[in-house]
Amino acid sequence: MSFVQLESFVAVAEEGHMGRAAARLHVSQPPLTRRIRGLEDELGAALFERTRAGMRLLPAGERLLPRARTILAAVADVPALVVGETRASGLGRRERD
Amino acid sequence: MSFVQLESFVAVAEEGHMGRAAARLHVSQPPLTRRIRGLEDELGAALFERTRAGMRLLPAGERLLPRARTILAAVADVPALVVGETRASGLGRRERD
DNA sequence: GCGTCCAATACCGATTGGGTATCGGACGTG
DNA sequence: CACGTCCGATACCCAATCGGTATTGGACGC
Repeated sequence: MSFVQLESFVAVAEEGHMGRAAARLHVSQPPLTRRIRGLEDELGAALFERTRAGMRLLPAGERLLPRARTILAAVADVPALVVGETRASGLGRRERD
Repeated sequence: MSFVQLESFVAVAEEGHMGRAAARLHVSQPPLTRRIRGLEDELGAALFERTRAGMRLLPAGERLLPRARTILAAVADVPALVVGETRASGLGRRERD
């Protein structure tokens, strides 16, 4: 599991649509499909339901979403942390996951 | 920054030695050197001091270490989380970072 | 000075990963 | 009921990434 996969997962979950998520991530749709599928394969669980309208979160995906956000936030402010910006971490308690 | 880089960073920090860290990660020493260097380049800060005896953490590395552990722990129990193992998360408050 | 132990570099081959083009299915609409 | 459309999935190819072996360069300890 990679950060890129988690980032992709969150984008798809929020957009509910591969095409829009791909645009937001500045990639084309096929690699994004592969990232999501790779994540699902690795976890051994389907995260989305493929509907005619797009992608809808399944329960497993709902459980993953807040955790993915927590991880991404923790990663995102690593640069500031390393430089010594102790405050403004952005890592305060998020919603429970 | 990737998950593998953080994992490598923690291993080197704990072993204080590229060779031992490499063995623990089941890779050879050169790729590990590159991972650490890549992380330092990306963050724009040296994380280790290269001494004759091995690798010693610099202040920037000391700041990163607990955070890296937090992130790795959060990632490590994602599988259990997704499957629905709500408890035993391993994500309880760690030492401050 | 020579052997040794460390991390860093050079080089090459295998794997991964993205992009374009295309497919297959599920609707809506005339 | 055939056709255009919109969705994600797949095929294929090429570039970039990544790991491994071999080697280098520097700093001791004897």
